[in-house]
Amino acid sequence: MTDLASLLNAEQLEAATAPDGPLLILAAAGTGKTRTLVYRVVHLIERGIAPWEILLLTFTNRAAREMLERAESVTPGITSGLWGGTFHHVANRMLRRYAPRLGFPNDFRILDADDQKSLMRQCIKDAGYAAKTFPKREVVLSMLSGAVNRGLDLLDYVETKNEDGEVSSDNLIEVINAYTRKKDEIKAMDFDDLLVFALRLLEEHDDVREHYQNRFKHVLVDEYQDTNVLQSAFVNRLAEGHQNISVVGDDFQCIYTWRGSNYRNIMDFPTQYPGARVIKLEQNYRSRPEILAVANESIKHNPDQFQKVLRPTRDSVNARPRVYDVYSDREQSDTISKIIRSACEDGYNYSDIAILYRSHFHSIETQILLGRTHVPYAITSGVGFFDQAHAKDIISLVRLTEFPADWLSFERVLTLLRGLGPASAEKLWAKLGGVYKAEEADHRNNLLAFMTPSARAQWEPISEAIANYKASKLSVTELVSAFITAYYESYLNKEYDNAKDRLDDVRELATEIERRGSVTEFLSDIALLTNVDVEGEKQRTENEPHVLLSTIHQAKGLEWPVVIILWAVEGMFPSNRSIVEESDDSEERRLFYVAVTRAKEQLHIFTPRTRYLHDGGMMDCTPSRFVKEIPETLLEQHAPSQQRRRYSPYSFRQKNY
DNA sequence: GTTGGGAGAATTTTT
DNA sequence: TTCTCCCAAC
Repeated sequence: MTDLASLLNAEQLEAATAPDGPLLILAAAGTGKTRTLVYRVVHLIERGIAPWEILLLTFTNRAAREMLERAESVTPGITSGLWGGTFHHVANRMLRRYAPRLGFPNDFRILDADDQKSLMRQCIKDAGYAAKTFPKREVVLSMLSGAVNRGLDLLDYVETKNEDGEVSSDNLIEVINAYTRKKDEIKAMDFDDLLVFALRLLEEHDDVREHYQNRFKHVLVDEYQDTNVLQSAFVNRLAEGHQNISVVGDDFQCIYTWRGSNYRNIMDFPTQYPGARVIKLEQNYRSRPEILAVANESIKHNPDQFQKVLRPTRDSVNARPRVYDVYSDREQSDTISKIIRSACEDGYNYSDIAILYRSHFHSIETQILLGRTHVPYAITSGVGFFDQAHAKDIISLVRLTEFPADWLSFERVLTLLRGLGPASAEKLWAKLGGVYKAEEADHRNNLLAFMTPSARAQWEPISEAIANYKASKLSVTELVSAFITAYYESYLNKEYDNAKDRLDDVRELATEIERRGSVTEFLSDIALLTNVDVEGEKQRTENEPHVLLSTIHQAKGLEWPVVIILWAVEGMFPSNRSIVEESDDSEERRLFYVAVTRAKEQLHIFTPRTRYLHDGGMMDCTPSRFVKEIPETLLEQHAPSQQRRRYSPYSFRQKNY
């Protein structure tokens, strides 16, 4: 039996060992939220609940993995059989089993953002609108997603979003409906559908609902402030019988309202579950008092929230956060370099340092700098590994051999061939009757027979490799190799100047697929694997200390001794879009709060005065309101370097290897 | 039907 | 600088 009293403070202990029934843990940043939740899981299991009777819902896969690992380190084997993951993962898992109830096959396809966009492009085109005058695909998709995730009527929502639009809302709805139909035709679900259909499964199929209600005796939810209506309905359904639902969150850290998150979920929890136990964690173990002072001061400017104050437990060492008033991004880079060097001299290693920013593109200069100065770094990049064109090509190839009805993969692979475009792919697919069974010689031969001679010549060796793969004469790696030799290498060479890198990636990907064991399972769920997960895997294997570059969103839940925040200037943080589109800046401020509270020992904030634009132009910047609204006495100001050097905008635009 | 050139636009955050 | 779309030439 684990001695929790020696591991947790009074508040945490109360939360971890709270009896059955609804429980709300309001945990401010750095108060040991994860720790508490992990020990609650441990406690439940030691109390006699079986691991498979627990459902642990998190916001990212990384968070789930981290928690399970920490529980495992307390008692090895303790979490085996426990369901832990994101809402999307859990929904997917249920749907893989019960999809036929809703008219989907078990191996339904999950559409990623690219798939959604290409489907939407077709819908706009089919409806006869010119892509130029019609709203962009992303915009249309975000209207649909926004309505779905907020539980709002589509027409109402589209109308509010389309007030000054040149295209009528009816036309938008028409296209959106076409998109939904198309999705249904190919038996695919997008990300939102996973939530929608999992909820429908529970609501409309009593036996399924009862099955999961009986199975999961305890439901725990992390980051509850970032759940949306679908997600809260989902957990409420699961817990409606026993009401053993524990949620953890902090309304200050709600940073996903743009995706439908609604922190009312956490605020209204006590009303929804009368008699719910509410426990506040306010003792901050993470940050120096000077850092917390800035965080507290900042969040005060958001009046409409549960007021909580972070109480420091750590000693003050006069570690006021530093603000650097630098002239340019070049000087920002130079200073970062110095900060990193001096941190290392102070005994920190690279892994103790994180560089955070509002948007991915803010990090470009810093990446170049770190590369030039040979500082090892990892980046949670904008484009995930699996989102790159070449990765998708290979995934589609393998998918084509496994999923006979997967039109999207069929099209993608076939249109790689020279002289074969979308129109031909569609024709071939129709001639095949909308199915391509790779294991059947008839299907393979028919496809070849229907092709033009030039396409046939290119496809023949690939078709043969597929045949051998299906006859188990080739492994996945060998299939991909054959594809590369027969066609793909020359294709890459022709299309891209970094063909070699891409080829390496593709080979690595093939090995990865093979390593996973079940090819079909991996392919089905690949859309749910994010770049962060891939990065996590890499770090695990490579394990070299490195500086982390990350957006603030992706840094949520993590902490570092040294945190550097880039581009704290108006228009970048808060972002331009939020200034123009949103009536208030409270979400951006919460984001700033999240960034600040990641820091344990040192916090460095940059407010460059100028920014060079991609076309060589220059823009003046003013410090972010989030910095200016903090009393100066809480910060340590660093003036720009004395001798203002003159930089040509072009001198550092050149590629730095 | 396909491809490639040329013009034009564009830069939030993610499952 | 890079992606996307449109149109004209194969």
